[in-house]
Amino acid sequence: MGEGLALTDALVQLSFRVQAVVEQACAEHGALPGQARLLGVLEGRSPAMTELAALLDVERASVTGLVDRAERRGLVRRVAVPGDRRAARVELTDKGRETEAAFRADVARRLEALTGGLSAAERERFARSVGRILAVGD
Amino acid sequence: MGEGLALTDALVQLSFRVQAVVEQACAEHGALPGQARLLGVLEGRSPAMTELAALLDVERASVTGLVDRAERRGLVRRVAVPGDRRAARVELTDKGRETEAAFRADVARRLEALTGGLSAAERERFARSVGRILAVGD
DNA sequence: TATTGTTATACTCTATAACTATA
DNA sequence: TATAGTTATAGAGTATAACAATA
Repeated sequence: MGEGLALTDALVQLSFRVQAVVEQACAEHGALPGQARLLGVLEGRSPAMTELAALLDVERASVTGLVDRAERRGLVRRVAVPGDRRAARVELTDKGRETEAAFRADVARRLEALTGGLSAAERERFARSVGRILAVGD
Repeated sequence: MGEGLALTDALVQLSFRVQAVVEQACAEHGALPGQARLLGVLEGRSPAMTELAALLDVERASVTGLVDRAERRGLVRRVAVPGDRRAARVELTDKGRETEAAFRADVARRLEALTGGLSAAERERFARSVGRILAVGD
């Protein structure tokens, strides 16, 4: 039980640390966490607003503002859907794609620095354990 | 390298998952993530506003509103500091302490469910690896 | 009628800059 | 002068409820 407590505390602290890394990377790229997350979700996708809300797990009304701000910065654009004049798909602009790639590389670089102290075998075991944890809710 | 990418992606996804768990626990207790974090930091401490800002890594001005909202909910209180009439310490009320304990227990319970698939040995190895990662910035 | 997306409104959280009171 | 805390202001992000246009 004492061991269980240590593990859950470790998970929460790790989560805060990773979140801090993401925020540092955001600051580096003049972005904001919410915008970065939007770009990440849009990588390789072009969802409608309602679908995007489901992907981000927020309300439709919240997505409107999120996309508004990203569009104002030239990172995404709304595209009409032929055959349904109510709907709008959202897609990355070239600038959005570049920003997302640079941001992703920066986060990876910072996280590598964080996990650099682990041996190759330990990294592999660790990644497998994380995979097993993430598989729980699926 | 391919392995490195997998590890950093795993870390980011794990972080989002843990964050989601914290938010679910918040919803359960009618709290908000910011308030929950404030209560957690105040557990066993009674810092002045400036010190609290450092603990939370936000600006002093942001702490004012954070504490205002928590005080309005009866979770914390400001206490005068004898000998310095400018300063104010912040401390948990009984309700704040109860809320914090219940919240912490709920997060632990939810995270246990998440890590339940790991064997005892794997849990131990995992916690040790996390400890090694967290030790990097210290 | 149902669905898509937006608008209106309100709240939390954050930052910067200017301010007050005290040291 | 310097420090502790607050206020003023602005912006991001979230939710709920009501709305318009389209299906």
